Amino acid sequence: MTFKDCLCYRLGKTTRKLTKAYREEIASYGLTHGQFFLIVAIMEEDGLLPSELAEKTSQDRPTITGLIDRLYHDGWVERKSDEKDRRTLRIYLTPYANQHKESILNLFERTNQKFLNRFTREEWDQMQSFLDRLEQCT
Amino acid sequence: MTFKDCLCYRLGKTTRKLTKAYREEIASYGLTHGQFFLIVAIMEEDGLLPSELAEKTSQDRPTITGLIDRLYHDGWVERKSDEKDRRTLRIYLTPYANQHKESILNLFERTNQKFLNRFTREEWDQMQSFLDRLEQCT
DNA sequence: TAAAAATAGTTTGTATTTAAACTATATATA
DNA sequence: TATATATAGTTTAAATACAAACTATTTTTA
Repeated sequence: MTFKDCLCYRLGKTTRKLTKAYREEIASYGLTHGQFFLIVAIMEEDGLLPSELAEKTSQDRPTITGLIDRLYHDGWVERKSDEKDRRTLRIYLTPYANQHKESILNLFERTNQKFLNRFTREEWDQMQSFLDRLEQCT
Repeated sequence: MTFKDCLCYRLGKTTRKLTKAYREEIASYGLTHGQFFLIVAIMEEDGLLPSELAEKTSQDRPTITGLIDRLYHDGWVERKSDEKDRRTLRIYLTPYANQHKESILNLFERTNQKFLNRFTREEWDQMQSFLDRLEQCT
């Protein structure tokens, strides 16, 4: 077995390249790739808890804290405390983010299609099943 | 299109989970996953330049600089200057690393097999071709 | 040969990622 | 009720990732 056959290296390589490609597409919004994916997730479901966003995006809670910090700093989201459970926060888009919602979601869709177009529906399903199977090993 | 259909998110998620699984396997050596993959790459080919290691592992040169810094600090590798071209360095395993070479390469092989075993040769070939096709888009 | 361009490696600065520990709050249990 | 346990979010510290700038050296070219 050679280094090239290392699954972790192989997936990491593709992920790094893909992330870079996304980064170029979204640069004009001043968002990093992490911020971009999180803001899209929030645009899909406004008012989630940070822990729910962590679950939804399969990231750790401290990662979400940092991303929200920077999105807040740049005026994309706001934290509202929940009166029922004062430990929790709910994350909402700002008016600024709502103004850009349509164009961001369009960009998200367009960029994804650029890559998904290379695959038939069956191929994409199969790739997803490969990835699912890999994750089950962990 | 929903967030779950985002290729970049989907690959990133699997990569994060796989990386974590590797991390647990190698913890006993005191190596991080980045250091582990780099030391395996060096064990395959001793005496490469940092730039050649960057190419081989598809990482950036500054990333390699940092990884080599930490591997050097922990006694795994040494830098030797090349007399032909004084801009370059060659990275060699230390005697300590050579002592652990066999068991590290065994661990590498064993961990990879744990994941690769879930796939037939044809499935793994197909997944690689998917990944290759994705990278060509970038 | 002298100046310009290219290359190798590093440094700097910022973002993402994760484990572990921490604070505040809520829930379960004695 | 009082204590123990659990949970939500954050902080801290270290590693990885990458763009841009930097130093030293080599190669190209005028």
